[in-house]
This record gives sequence, structure tokens and C-alpha cells, in this order.
Amino acid sequence: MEVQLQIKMNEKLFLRNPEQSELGKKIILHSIQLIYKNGFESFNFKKLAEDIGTTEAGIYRYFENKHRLLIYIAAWYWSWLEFRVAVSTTNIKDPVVKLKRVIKLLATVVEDDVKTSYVNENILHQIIIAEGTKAYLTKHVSEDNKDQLFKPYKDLCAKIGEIILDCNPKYKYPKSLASTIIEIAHFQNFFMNNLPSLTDFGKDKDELKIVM
Amino acid sequence: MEVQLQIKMNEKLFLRNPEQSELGKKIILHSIQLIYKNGFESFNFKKLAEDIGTTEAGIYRYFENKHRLLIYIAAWYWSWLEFRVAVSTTNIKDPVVKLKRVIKLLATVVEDDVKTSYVNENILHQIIIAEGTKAYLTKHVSEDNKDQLFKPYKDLCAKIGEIILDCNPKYKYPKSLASTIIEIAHFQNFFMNNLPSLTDFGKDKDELKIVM
DNA sequence: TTTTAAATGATAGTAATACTATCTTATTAA
DNA sequence: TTAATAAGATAGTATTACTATCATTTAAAA
Repeated sequence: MEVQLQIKMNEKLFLRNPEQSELGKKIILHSIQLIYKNGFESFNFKKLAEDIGTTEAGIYRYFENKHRLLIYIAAWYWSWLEFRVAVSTTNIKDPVVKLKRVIKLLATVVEDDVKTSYVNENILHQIIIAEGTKAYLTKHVSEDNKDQLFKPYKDLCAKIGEIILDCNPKYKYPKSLASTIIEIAHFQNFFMNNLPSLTDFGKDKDELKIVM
Repeated sequence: MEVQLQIKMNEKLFLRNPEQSELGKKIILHSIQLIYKNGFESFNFKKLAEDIGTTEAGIYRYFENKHRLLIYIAAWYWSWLEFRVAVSTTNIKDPVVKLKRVIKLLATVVEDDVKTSYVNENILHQIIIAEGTKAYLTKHVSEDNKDQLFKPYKDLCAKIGEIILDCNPKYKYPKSLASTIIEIAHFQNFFMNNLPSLTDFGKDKDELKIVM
């Protein structure tokens, strides 16, 4: 049996649904590769169009601008991660074990097991580490948030928050701890690879368990 | 007695030292205000020049580009924070009390007590929360790091890491915990104000103490 | 099968951004 | 008093971030 994962994305994330055409899928695939290669700042639709072999105007039919495209990619990542969290915690009773599994998913390098045809999950993970926060660190977070653009992130956070509450029903800040774990899993990974003196150069996986 | 704080900045952070001229100080002051008002993405040297009443070319004599200016501002912030940490922890024996004071400094709104003539520390704190990570979340972190541009941040981290070790000499990840505390103090503040469902809407100050 | 619509490709153009260059004037320091 | 140095004024270029238009291909409906 071969499983094909399809994630339903909020309509407001795009102008035209990139999952529903070849060009759309190429846009996602190549934008992830280009952002990975050169970083989000130097990434633009002209380069992306050249990379794909289409025109700039063609990309603009799918996404308003490169920031919207980043939000789309991030939303896809969070949805996908929530799915993986769901899979890896089903049939597990002990909430502490659950939480450990979640942290492992967040902190470790992705194995490309469940395949989605047009997303390279491994480099996606890498770009979310380096660029993910830029999706919401803007002056227009609140409007974007009203359009539900960050719902997948918030859903994942809520889910992890519940696991934390299961671990300790009296804990007063489950949501804050959940968002902390998520962000820190990424930041410690980034620091480890780029500013190592900000960490203790162990595998970040370990560190996160300690913070708990 | 009036205290005037002057922070010595790494030469590589600028082309011409902004602390040594009126124009330079205006560049720092107005850039902080403009970034605060419109965000870093929409900020540029043309607008800054208009705001100051000088010319674009004039700004370029001080900073290579707006990203370098952001790094400068961030470095100034970290140096200033390290100074405040030093002040607020001197003559305190108990490392736990020390750490609590550090966290309070990180998490709470700045009171404009020690004045530096040309920096509004309060809005500086706000822009570091929203834009600070963009200083190092780039493809050229490593080169920037080689130029010591992030030294103030790393110094602060090291200092906090030492306090953590004093609290618990056996703790294995003091540096990671230090960078975690710093980043999370900012992120929880940002979430609280912009994406509140990612937090438990208490004062972030409290939350941080819990994570400890 | 033909008609029609929708998506894509090709091309052009504009306003803003991110600079660089040059020349003149004001300020300061030797 | 001269000579640097910094600042102001102006101009110009390449790239970015779009928008508009029209022709062509593809796919779906009649």
C-alpha cells in the first residue's frame, strides 16, 4: 500500500491553489529549494520563475508576494507536523512518552518516509528552522492572523499544550510551554549549526528533554 | 551625579562610527523609531533620510545597508542589557536571586532610567522583540559571526550561563538554557501581544520563572 | 467535434528599492 | 591658512516588486 498525503490548506493562503496544478506544485518545490539555497532575503519571484522555467507573472497568479508564499510553506509544514504528531502518539497512553515523541519529531532530522510528491520534507524542515519565524514577525501579523494564516501553527501548539496538561494537570502555562518547545527546538538547532557558542553542542534532542 | 552611558561598539559594525557625530546619533535614534513604527521590512534608507532631514547617500556613509544597521542596533541592545545585568546582580550572593533578576530584566518593560542621549530604550526593547532575530537568521550568519558582530549577544548568553551553573553546578546545558531564556522572553512577549493563543495570557515574567 | 473557458506563456512597462558616483559646501584640526 | 574630513545636493544605475495586455495552449462542456 502506498500512502499519499494531501494537506488541505486555507484558501486565504494563496490566490490560486498550488496543489491543483503542475505549475503550482513546481512553485512550492522550487521555492523551498531556492530559499534553502540562498535564504529568504535573496529569494524572489524572478529567480523562482527562471528556476522553474516559467515567467514571473505566472507565479504572481498563485501568490501575492514572496512573504505570502513563505506563510503558505510554513502553514504546510505545521499541518504536516501536526499530522506526524497525531500518527506518532496514537495508541500511546502515557502522556510523558507522548511528549517525548513530540519533542523528538520537532528536534530530529526528518526521515523522508511518508512521501508527498512535491515537497522535500527534509530541506523544508531546514528552511522552517531558519526562516519560519519570519512568517509572523511582521507589522501585519494581526491581520494575517485574522485570516487564519497561522492556524496550523496554533493548532499544533494547542495539541502539544494538551499533552503537557495530561502530563501535569496542574501546570499553569501549557500553551506557553508548548510554543516554547516548538520555537526552541528550532532555535537550538540553528544555534548549534551557526552560532555554536550559544549552545552546549550536544544533540539538541537531549537538551530539550532537560528543559522539561 | 548624572551618569552617561557610552557603549563601545565593534568597528566592524559600521562604516563610520555613529556615536561620534550628530548625524550618526540621529541615524540610530530615527531608525529605531521608524523600524518600531513600520517594521523592518518596510524600513529603508530613503525614508530614514527623509525622516532625519538628510540624504540617502549620507546614511550609506555610516552603514553598508539596513541589515547592518539592524545588527548594530541589536548589538547595542545586547551590550546595554549585559550592562544592566551586571548592575542588577552585583553584590548579590544567591545565584537563584541573580537569575530571577536577569529574567525580570529580560521580560519586563524597560523603565527609562539610565539615560543614553540618543537611544529610546523602551521602543528599542520592542523592536528587538519583533526584529532582533532577523539580525542573525540569514544565509551569512557565519561570516557575520566571524566578524564578531554577535559578540554582545554571545557574551550576555555566557554570563547568564554562568549564573545558571552557579545555581546548579551539575546542570549540563547552561548555555542552551541561557539562549533559550533570552529568546523565549522575547517570543512569549511577542505572542502575548500578537498571537495570544500561543500563550496563557499571564504576564510573561511569571511564565519564565516556571520554565526554570 | 466544436466551442468556450481557464491556465499559461510572452512581453512590456512602472514605481520603488538599493545602491554608487561626483561635486560642492561647511566644519574641524594642523 | 591650509588641508582634511564630514556633510549636503544631485544624478544615475541595476534590481526588485509588482501590474497589464495579448496570444497560445490545454482541458472541459456543449
